[in-house]
Amino acid sequence: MRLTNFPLTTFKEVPAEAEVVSHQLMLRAGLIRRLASGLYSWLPLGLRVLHKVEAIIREEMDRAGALELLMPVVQPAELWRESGRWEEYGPELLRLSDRHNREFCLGPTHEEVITEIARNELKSYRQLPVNYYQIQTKFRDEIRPRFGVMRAREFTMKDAYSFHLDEASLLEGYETMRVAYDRIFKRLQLEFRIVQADPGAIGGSRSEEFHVLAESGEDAIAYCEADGYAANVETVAIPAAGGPPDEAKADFELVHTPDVRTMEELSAFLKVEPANCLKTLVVQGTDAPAVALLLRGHHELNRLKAEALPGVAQPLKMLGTTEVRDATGCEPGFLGPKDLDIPLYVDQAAVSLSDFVCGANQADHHFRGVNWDRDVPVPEVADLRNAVAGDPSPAGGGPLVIARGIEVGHIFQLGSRYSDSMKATVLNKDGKANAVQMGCYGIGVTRIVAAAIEQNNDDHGIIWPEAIAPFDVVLIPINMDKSYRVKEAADTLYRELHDAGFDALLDDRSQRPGVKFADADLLGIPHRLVIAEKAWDEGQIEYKSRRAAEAEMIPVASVAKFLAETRE
RNA sequence: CGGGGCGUGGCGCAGUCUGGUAGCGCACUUGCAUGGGGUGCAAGGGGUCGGAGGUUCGAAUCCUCUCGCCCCGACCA
Repeated sequence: MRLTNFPLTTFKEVPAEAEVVSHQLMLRAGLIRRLASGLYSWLPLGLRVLHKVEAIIREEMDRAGALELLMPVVQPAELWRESGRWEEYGPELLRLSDRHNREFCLGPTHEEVITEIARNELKSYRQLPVNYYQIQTKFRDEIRPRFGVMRAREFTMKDAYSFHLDEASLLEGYETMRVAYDRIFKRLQLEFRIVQADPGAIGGSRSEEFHVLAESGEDAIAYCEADGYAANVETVAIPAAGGPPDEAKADFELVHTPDVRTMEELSAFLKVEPANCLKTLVVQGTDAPAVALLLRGHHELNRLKAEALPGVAQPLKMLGTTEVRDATGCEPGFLGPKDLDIPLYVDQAAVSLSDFVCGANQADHHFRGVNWDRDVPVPEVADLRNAVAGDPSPAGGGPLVIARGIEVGHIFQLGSRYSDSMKATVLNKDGKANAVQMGCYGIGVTRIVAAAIEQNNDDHGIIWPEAIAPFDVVLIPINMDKSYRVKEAADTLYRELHDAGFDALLDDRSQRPGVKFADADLLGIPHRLVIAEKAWDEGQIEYKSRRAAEAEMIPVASVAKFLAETRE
């Protein structure tokens, strides 16, 4: 590509709407443009990257034996009613009607459609197992789209669905996909981790997420180097630890704590660590109007664990001020377990506290020097909290480390969730109808582009992994307008590299070198060649890797060979 | 949805409080010079100030309504 044929518009300034670095750089480098909230156009430069990501995914899916197909974005409500998700899915499902008033939705995912295909096409166990995939547009009406294409409403996803006669075959198919995903993310040259995930409302027995590690990631993941354990923080079952509480030393006393409501204020007012305080969260109950959950002050409630408790309403709902007052007769901010007349659960880590602080169930008062049994009976104990750094690994190998990740892939064993409700069966050897077992496997294609930038950038711009860079190499002629030799050299080299199979970008604009260097850096092209008259006459050319600090001189004659070797 | 903020040329912003008929930087066009890290000078083009209604002799500015966008939001008791 010659830059004179390419309307490149780069920005020096950071657009005000972009918060994370990948979004800023994608706008500045001219990869994407926003059309409306959560809707983005991919400009030619961005699309080149997207296509390279898609090509790698396609190659690996094909290699794993999956079959590509393409399903519609617009899907009939009827199918969604059959699976039960027309009601279940909620407002993220964008619903619409056609001119005949028939109801449709924009597909946020394609389980319904693929199951419809499967039940019509697959009749015999002899046709199984099979894995269908597509790379296609999804629409999810997110409450709050953000971070550019990272959480957009319309995005590209690779989704795959496998069909099996029995669970053993499903396990095999799942494993095949797991291996394929591992290959895909390695080829994309991203630093990633495979973590155990919550199978969630979709159901199924096993589920893993693929996370690209990045500070700006929306998910927290916990892992242990020693034993290889890795999981989304929300799913970590924390092993009971801590043992019995220390012997009580302090006297139980009521302290006046005027207007001290939050853990932060309490900790500062009484000069105690939040870890030695007990906080009381009140959630909606099923049998009783309210249920209290007790945690140490520095721990966070885990939503999934709380929802799993008997008597706690699903989905989890924290009660508001008035509701808390009605249920407990006490002002929020001063709640504690002593004489609290609603069902109580205490986190296992809070049981080993001694001489702790908690609310006194009367306005403007807390208790100090509280001890279990002596002052307050121990309520029902449960694992209620999110894992924090230093917690023991459930696999037993040592402490957990917490990192942030961007979820770019997710694989599920669905089982018969959809084949049951939508009656997708095949005949088995005995001629009997058998509900098929399903697996489903997703990759956020557009999100990968943003994740790759989050992980690879510097003050000058993007630093593409070579596998997905829009161009392999950029050629910058110096003083081309003045020197016919430079112009000729640049043209020759450009054609040579192109013929040798490189995606080369020739910056033949009448710009000063500084502008070209700045743009080359911003666009993040992995390799840069600078053609200058003097060096060229001596058979030399300047090469610089986007990742290197310094340039080096190499012989012109061996440029293609040099690049091929550098590229691996 | 609740809370906060912002809509002025393609991008970044000033002007709004205190009403007087729109400005700066980048980008773009032309010319001259310059020519190895966002070059200088000069001359240009481009904006119904998100939209509608109102107040006023006069509205980007004041009032009402509306649309769009961005940020925060279980709780941290």
